[in-house]
This record gives sequence, C-alpha cells and structure tokens, in this order.
Amino acid sequence: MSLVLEEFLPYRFNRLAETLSRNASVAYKSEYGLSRSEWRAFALLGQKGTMTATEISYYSTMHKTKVSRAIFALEKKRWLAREVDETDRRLERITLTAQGEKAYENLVPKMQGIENELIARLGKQNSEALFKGLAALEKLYLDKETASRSQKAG
Amino acid sequence: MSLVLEEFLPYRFNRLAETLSRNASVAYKSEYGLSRSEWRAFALLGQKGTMTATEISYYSTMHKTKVSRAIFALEKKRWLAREVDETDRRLERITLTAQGEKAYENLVPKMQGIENELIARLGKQNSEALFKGLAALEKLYLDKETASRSQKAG
DNA sequence: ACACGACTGTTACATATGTTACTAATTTAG
DNA sequence: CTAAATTAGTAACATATGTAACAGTCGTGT
Repeated sequence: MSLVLEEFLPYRFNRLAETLSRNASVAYKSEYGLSRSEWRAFALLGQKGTMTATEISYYSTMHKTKVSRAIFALEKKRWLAREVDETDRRLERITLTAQGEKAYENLVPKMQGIENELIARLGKQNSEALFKGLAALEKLYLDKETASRSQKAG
Repeated sequence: MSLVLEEFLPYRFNRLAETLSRNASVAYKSEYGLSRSEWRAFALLGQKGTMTATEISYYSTMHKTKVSRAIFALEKKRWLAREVDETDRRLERITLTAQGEKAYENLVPKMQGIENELIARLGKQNSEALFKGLAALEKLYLDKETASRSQKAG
C-alpha cells in the first residue's frame, strides 16, 4: 500500500501554485520590488478603490498582520494613503495615490499578458477543462456562504 | 482597466493549494504532529524506500535545508534511520524504521480517504476536467525534461 | 453615565523559511 | 599524483510569517 506523492492533489496544487506565482511575480518583483503579499493588497486596491485593512484581509485571504505589513510597505513607497474614518475612528480608509494608480495601470496589462500567454499555451480544450475543475473546487471549498457557515459550525 | 484578483490564476491556485493542504494536514498533524514538509519527506520515503536527502529534495520540490530539517525531525521521532554510504561517504541513505513503516501504513489510507472524498464530492465530470487541466499545466511548467533544460538556459 | 464585550489595526514574540557560508568527501583536469 | 572544482549535507544569519498580546475605539445593556 503506497501513496504516490506526485499524484496527490494537495501536493500537485502546492507545486503548481508556487510555480505560477513565481512566474507571475517576475513582473511586479523585478520592476517594482513588490512582494507577493504587497502585490495582492495593491491589486485589490486598484480593483476596488478605497478599502479598509480588514476588507483587504477578507478579499485577499491574508492574515491581518500580513496585510498590515504589506500596507506599510506600500505606504512607504507612497503608493497609497490612509485616512481615518471620522464616523468610526477605528477604521482607516486606504486609497491608492496618483503614483500608485500609475503603477497599477502599468502593471495590470503585464500581469494579464502573463496569464493570457499561459492560457494560450494550454490551448482551448485544456484551459476550459482547468477552469471548470477549479470552479468546482472553489465552489466546494471557498464558497463564501458555505465557508462562513462551516466556520461558525467549527 | 482592472484586474480581478479573484479570477487571477496564480492567486486562485495559491488559495486552493492552501485550502487543500490545510484540509489534508488534519490527518498527519493532529495524530502525529507532522509538519507539511515532514509529511512530504515521510511520504516519499514510504513510497520509494531508501533515498538520499538530495533525492528527497528533488522529488519533493523542497529546498535542501528544508529537507535537512524535516529529516532531522523524523529521525528524532525514530521514524527513519540514516546510514552513510560506504562507496560515497558524502551520502546518507535514509530509510524508514519499522515504527515509521507502521505509521505510514496507518496514515496512507487516511490520506487517500481524504482525497477520494474530495473527488467524490467534485463528481466525475468535474474531477475529470480538473485532472485534465492540471496535467496540461504540469506538462507546460513541471515537465522534468523541459524544466531542466530551461534551468540550464536561465 | 459607564462597565462590558467586540472590533480595528499594530507590536512583540516565537517559529519557519530562504540565502549564504561552511565542512567533508569525491571527482576532474592537468 | 595533486590542485581545483563539484557535490552532500549542515549551520549561521537574515527575513517572512503566524500567534498572542496590546491600545484605542465603538456599541450595548443597564
């Protein structure tokens, strides 16, 4: 009785996740020196506009301390600015600066290019299969409804 | 122009990899207190028999220092034993002890059960699509021929 | 009004990981 | 044969991450 690590799904996912991320990170790392967590927070701010740290944490699936550090680094770069919410002084509303927006507009097409090339190299059949499979997995494990219910249950 | 993080492939893979690994880790973590890297090294030793640390590193895609630490932890548990190779005294041939084998025989069905349940919940259509997509990705990015060639090129 | 609990974000501490430097053993080139 | 280069594995250092504790703010109930 034996388990073949190479065929074990969690391992396959980890290996591919690491490879795809390393591949994509070239764009934001070499040109801007961003870390992966900084990139995630940054991408969310560019996508959604003003957010709080807690919201970034929620949508990026990153621990709040990780978000806190990522935000700090982006602030030091002057890519974002914070403003205390006057109606609830615990909250900080975080927004990209003009400089941050500019970097975002520059970076997004490159990131999309990397993904598009990947999909093109996969071919239509394979990428459609991949997306179908990923969506099904996400529905099982990451569906917000399901997830929050099972969290409260646990 | 905007990139939707939730739809970005490297992010989706990282999120799913983390979720699947956390899900699977319950078995080896709660019962045996193994870490993820210890589990990987252990699974390989159970699967392939005697190996060197370098071989474990190669097949587990883990840095050699990570492997070194994982092996040390498993040795402390008395789950493996090392023997210096007399024909090349740099090498250590690592093998599971009887105790390690026993744990392996106990753990493997549980890990397979976790994976089988996942696949069952996905359904035949979705899991077939998933496997097709993953295999295509692995062929693109992890094929040993391609990888070693591009490594030497880089 | 005010005590209590809950929430936001940061800091301090412990742990995990990667990079580099190292020892010991072997192989290769001359 | 011997010096230089290579390999296996470990250790030291720096960095990254998670856990726990914390300060400040808010909402609730009395």
